[in-house]
Amino acid sequence: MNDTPDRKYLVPEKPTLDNIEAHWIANWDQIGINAFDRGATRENIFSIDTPPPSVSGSLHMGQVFSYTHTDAVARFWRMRGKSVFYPMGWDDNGLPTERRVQNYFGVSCDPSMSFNPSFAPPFNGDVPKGHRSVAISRPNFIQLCEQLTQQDEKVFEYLFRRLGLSVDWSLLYTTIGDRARQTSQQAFLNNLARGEAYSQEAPTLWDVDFRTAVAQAELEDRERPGAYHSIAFARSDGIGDVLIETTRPELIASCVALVAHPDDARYVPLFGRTVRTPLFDVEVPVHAHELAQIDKGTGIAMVCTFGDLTDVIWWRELNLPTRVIVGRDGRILAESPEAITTPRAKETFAQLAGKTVKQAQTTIVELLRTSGELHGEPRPTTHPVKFYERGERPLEIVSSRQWYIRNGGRDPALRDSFLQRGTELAWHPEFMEHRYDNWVEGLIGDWLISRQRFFGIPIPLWYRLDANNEPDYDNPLKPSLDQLPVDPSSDVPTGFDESQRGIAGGFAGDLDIMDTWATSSLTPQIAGRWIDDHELFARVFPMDVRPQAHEIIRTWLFSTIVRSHYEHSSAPWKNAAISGWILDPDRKKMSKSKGNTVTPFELFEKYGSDAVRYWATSARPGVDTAFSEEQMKVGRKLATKLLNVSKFVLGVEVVDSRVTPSEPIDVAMLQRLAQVVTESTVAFENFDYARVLERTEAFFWWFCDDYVELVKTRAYDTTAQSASAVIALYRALNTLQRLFAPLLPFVTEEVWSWWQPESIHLGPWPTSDGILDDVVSHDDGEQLLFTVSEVLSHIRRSKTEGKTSQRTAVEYLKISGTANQLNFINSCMDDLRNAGGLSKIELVTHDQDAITVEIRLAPNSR
RNA sequence: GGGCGCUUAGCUCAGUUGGUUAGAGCAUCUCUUUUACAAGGAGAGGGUCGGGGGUUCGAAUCCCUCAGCGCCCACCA
Repeated sequence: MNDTPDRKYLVPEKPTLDNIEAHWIANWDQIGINAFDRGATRENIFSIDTPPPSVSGSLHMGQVFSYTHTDAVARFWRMRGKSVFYPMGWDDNGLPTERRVQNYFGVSCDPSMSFNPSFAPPFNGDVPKGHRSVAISRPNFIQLCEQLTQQDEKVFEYLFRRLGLSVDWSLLYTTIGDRARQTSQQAFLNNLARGEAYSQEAPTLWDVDFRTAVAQAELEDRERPGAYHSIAFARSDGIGDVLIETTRPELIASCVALVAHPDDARYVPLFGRTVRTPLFDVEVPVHAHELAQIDKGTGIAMVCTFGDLTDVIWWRELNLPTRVIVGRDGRILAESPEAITTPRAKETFAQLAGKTVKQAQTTIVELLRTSGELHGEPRPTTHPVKFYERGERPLEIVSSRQWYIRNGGRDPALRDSFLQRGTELAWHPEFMEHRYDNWVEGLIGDWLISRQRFFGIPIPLWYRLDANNEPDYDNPLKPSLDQLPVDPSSDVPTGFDESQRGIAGGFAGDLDIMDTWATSSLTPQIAGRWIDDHELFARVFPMDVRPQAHEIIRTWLFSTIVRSHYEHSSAPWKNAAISGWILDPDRKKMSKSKGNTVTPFELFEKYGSDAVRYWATSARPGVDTAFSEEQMKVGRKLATKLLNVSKFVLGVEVVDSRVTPSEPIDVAMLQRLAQVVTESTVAFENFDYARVLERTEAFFWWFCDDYVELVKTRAYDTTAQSASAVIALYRALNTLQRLFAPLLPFVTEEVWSWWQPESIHLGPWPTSDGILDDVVSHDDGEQLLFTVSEVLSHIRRSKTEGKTSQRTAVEYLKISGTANQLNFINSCMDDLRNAGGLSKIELVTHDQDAITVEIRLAPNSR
């Protein structure tokens, strides 16, 4: 191996970490070290399904953290000689972008309007207060979304480069761009053709503020105050009342039944009979159902359409009628359900009409109190309520027509096949697989993919309108694949023209868009150019790894498996590398809302990118980790040390570069290093960048503190023993720089450039053979190093305890140890003598395990 | 209620199949300008490895059990 290339080294007088990032980023771009070589064969490609960050906010520490992990692994494989497929994507599709665009330009989207090619936004980021937003067509709105996200994307790209991500930027994609739209629509049409996608009119979780349907995966529970209300339903047979408890008395008008458990003796006599709803005088049946809980409330529950998901189950399984009273804006409808017939009831309903759910509750409680049907006062409680994760008011359940993709939530056999796909992945760390299984096993319905929003990928369908202007949902009009991407709100289906839009006998475009996950679930296909570059796709898919955070296993990871299963009958990747979260130093999940959070850019400036990467890669894979500037300081110290020790080694003159390391301590050091290389290689292959750092770093500090100190004097000499040390030093330096390269790409490239012609990042990755192939190894190298370090440590301790400089000479040293130990000492006696400043030395054999040392320091020269 | 993870020094964490006296960094204290590095270096103090029980020649490590913390899911009358 070429440890010591024959050239003048360019070691700076005063090595520094300042501004090395800008210099090397420019250099790497110029020589193209990150470029994916698509000519490589599949076995020589390492492909990464990079998470596309949402660009609507700013880069946060969690992203710095997890993207660094992936980059370290990517750099490792690149050094191993693989062609690394490392794309970046911008997730600019979806609600966060919509909200920014509305506020930034002062516009709102009306998908029923048609495209205006000469539209210009009324404002550019300076929307005055009180401005009424201008309604524009969906294509115009999307143009503005693209315009704004492009600005944000520039900032993100700069920060990712500054962090040192070795992304091939020519592979960039966006989740709203043409390729993503085409991919997403084509995959949807394939799902539709194979029966994996279907539309259905059904109860749907609905956000009343965003006015869109929401999927199970986007729900979260929040503890909210509420109150139990005891309400009397009159028995139709006149024998008294039935008391129910509810937290939602405002829904009495939508009550369609009462249910109790079949074994509940209190209510058995009521099953099959009816009761009358208070205030609204509607006769509703009493049913038995297993899901009713005997010990909850009074044991008998009011079924409304719809108060919660259990209501939906009862409604479906008991074939109950539908009485909708809550509108899609979260207010009580103007029209009462048909079942409400008496004048008193109609008048009561009129008092609720138009009110929000909350206002309606206040009113109805007052009415019940007056009528005497409220028993006692409401008893306050707190209970979990379902929210859309981005929403601010509880979800309602409305009946609406939506598109679904089958995900096994209603089909045990299909569910099993998704569980099986999960087992085909290697999970890092392994226990993360439980989260996946847990989620798939808990699915209660198919995946709802349609959203009543604007900035997203349209459902690529139109519907014929019959003579009554009613859409024919069962026979949608589909675009051909070469028409994709389409926007049904402005494009026209084949065989029709624009004048027929919305009129009887004509057509209507589906105005819904797909859920953001419906597109993100296709990132391997989008990045790998499934639709337009089959040769490339075959080379990168299934991808080697999906790196991602654990909270989106249920969304992104699962949905990607679903799409891949349908489209390719395989898992989408071989490995799933799950990263942890960043926690505040107080160990709470780090929140963006905290005012004085440091930005990544400030940290890059303050400590250097390598130091920030050091912090990120010192966390074990998958473990939630506290944000720590202290760790970054340590990382900077390490980088500085690497500069200095490189300067030292490269300052030693190489007399003959063909020499083989032969001195026992030099060989033992190289053997220890070879062990580190072996362990690091295995660790990287298992995505355990943290172990690589730990092992390499531990060796590195020992190397600097003990080995270099021991051999320093000998290395300056010109004897045969000297040559052994010099070669060992160079070989170790060469190896250490490469071991650190995936973790600390900037400083390693800097020190490598002082003496090597090519970029360190093009490899090769070190091997244990490369270190030892010309060396005669010894089995007891570790014991030798251990023994020598111990003696050295004794000498140092004595000097410290004697409160004197480490340079102080030792007049007399007596070492007692086993014959073996004394042999080790003897084999590097000169190094020890030089490092310790020793003169008279006596070696005494004893048969205890521990070495003992007696020292007499020279009188202090001062 | 189900599942998963965690609990080791003041703090943040390693400790890979059970094996010398349980480690590192930070923090604290002491010494030290040394010619790669003072934005250095050398050392010291500090832990009954969450509690209890078991297996074993031997347990931070394996088993049982209890407790605390965190997360995911479920429950929502």
